[in-house]
Amino acid sequence: MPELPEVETVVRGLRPRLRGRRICRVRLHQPLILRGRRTQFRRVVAGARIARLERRGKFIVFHLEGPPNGARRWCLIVHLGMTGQLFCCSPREPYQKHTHATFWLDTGKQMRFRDPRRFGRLELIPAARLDAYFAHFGPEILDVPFAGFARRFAGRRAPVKSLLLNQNVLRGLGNIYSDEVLFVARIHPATPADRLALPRLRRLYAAIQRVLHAAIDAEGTSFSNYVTAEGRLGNFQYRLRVYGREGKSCPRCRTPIERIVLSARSSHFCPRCQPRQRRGQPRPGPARRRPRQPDAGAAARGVCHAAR
DNA sequence: CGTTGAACCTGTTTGC
DNA sequence: TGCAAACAGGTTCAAC
Repeated sequence: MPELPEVETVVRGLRPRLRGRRICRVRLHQPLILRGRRTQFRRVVAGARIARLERRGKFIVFHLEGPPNGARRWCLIVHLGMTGQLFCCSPREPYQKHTHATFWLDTGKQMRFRDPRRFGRLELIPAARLDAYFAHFGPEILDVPFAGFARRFAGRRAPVKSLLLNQNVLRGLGNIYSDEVLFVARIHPATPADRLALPRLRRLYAAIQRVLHAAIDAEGTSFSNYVTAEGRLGNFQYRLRVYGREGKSCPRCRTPIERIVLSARSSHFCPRCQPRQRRGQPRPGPARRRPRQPDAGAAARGVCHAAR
């Protein structure tokens, strides 16, 4: 469920309820969702103060101070997986099935973590290790400048859709918004990433910013599971143009939307608006392709390859 | 190294 | 209606 807009919406909803508050008590109903030691988790989290919250890619990071017995600072990292929910409610609220953790707050409220499919994870790490934890991920997709964005596609032959999903390349996009972004940018999802020349790369970059900001404004996309921190549904599901619309007509040209599988994930696109390559743009045919010498300098030069 | 596909889970929808 | 298969917003790890 949760991609960048959904996670951002959850963090924005939780922040005013949690910042500066203390966690009085914690209980794990399903220990398997925790990575690392359970005793340490309980010892550190119970009594800790939540100094601040942030989103990194699709992860939620709680910066914890305390507990009183230790000077160390910790980060509680939460990933919502596919069906995870993190929300505040009254202790009197009936427990829903698949609620895996409860945090009692000094406000008298609770924060609960619920996740039917159990792909979500909680993890506690020392604050000093936070940057190392995220080091192998790509840059934040809404913060990366265009040059850095373009560099990520250099020398990559995988389908552009697969790269957009790969959090080690750029972090934040998932299956829904990758399809939406490629539609807006008019790029076929199976296009090899290093075949995108500058104009299409710029369209892709602009589409990402546009679609993600619009989705954040709409508080995300709700199908069955996703809810905001207040338990409300998002609104972007009414504005999806290709995702989940196989066989329905393209909002731009009325051609039926098609679905293909890439990296074992569904990709939805308009075959007319998103052709494999634009007409009039020469493509090296297989028979006439010049054998390219291995060129280590290409990656270092960044976007130059895309301008050819 | 880059890329693909299976595995991890439960719930819902689809098709016979 | 009943049942099985297919599919679902993500990540990780093994294998090629």
